[in-house]
Amino acid sequence: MTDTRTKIIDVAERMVRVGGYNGFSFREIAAEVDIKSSSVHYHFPNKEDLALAVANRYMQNILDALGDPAPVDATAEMQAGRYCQVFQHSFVESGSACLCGMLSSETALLPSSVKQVLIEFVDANVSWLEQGLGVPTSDARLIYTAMEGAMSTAALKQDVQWVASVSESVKRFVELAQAAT
Amino acid sequence: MTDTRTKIIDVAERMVRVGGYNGFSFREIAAEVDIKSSSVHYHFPNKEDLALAVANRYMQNILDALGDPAPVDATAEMQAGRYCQVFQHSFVESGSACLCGMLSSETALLPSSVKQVLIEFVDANVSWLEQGLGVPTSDARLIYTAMEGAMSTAALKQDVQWVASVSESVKRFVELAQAAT
DNA sequence: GTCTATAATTTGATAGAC
DNA sequence: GTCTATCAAATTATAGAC
Repeated sequence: MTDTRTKIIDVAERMVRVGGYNGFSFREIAAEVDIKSSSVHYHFPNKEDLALAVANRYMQNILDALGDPAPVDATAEMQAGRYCQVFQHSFVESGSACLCGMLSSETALLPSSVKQVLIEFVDANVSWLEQGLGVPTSDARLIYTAMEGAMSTAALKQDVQWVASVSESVKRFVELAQAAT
Repeated sequence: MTDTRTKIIDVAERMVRVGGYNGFSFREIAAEVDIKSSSVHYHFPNKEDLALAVANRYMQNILDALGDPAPVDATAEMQAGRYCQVFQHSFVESGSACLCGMLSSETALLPSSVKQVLIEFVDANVSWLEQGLGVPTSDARLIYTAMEGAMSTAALKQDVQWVASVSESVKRFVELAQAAT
């Protein structure tokens, strides 16, 4: 019962997370949804519109999964675990990297509206980590970039273990930083 | 006095590091080198050949810059600083991200020969970090992915500070891990 | 080694019928 | 909302002259 528009976004997200902005075309999407490319254009007049819809929905999904950065009774270690788990789950479920990491690597080819959404996503992640873990900005940035790089490398090596492995060290880092205060 | 072949690789590397595998074309390269695209094909019969040459030279340059992972009198902290500095320098000099990180994000679109070189690069980095810093594999992976992600995000946000910021936290992580032993 | 010319394919996008 | 048909542009790649 999913409407065509949603199906298009589903297929597009999968393709973007595998091959980036140039990794999907209206024709390929149309073929998978079993309509014609002109029908895709009816829902999304141009590529920028479609990419924007994909990026916005993805960002919202991840932020929803992260939830409240600092709920009562949550420790820094717990929130670090939660953060890693959300991305690990997203990777395992899709078998592909983070949409933001994929598109960041093509920044020069992106419409500025799409870049804007990606920047918002980065800022939201760093902000969540600062609040949830009580760590300084540079530590929050390290944790974010490490998870992004982990997913990207895991996709390259086709080895999910990379995400789990980096997650473990992220959690250890948080523990060490916590103990040092 | 640089020969045409070298000029082509120079231009191609710059373009790949900005826009990935689909971010360069024979025609664009030809225009910058001031020859025709068929002449580029003379030096590199197809795109795979050219990408391979770019990736191999890049890998060699970075590994040369890293040097001996464990020279006498070098501490883990010193080597961590050295590692971060090499990538930071590469980012500042080129104004663009790591070639490996760029291409990793398009793994599905790459010829397997190119993927192979990227995987070698990842393994060489992790191995260097393990030897030079005396850290376990998962920590080496975290440091590598954090630097890759930092360069990618710095390119997106057009903010060099991101690389410096993550570098600082990487060094702090190494110090904490060192003190915990 | 570099050129002109061109083939074969793919792409994003639009017009207009139903 | 979906279709057929089509356009203009760009892409990788090759053949053959000089």
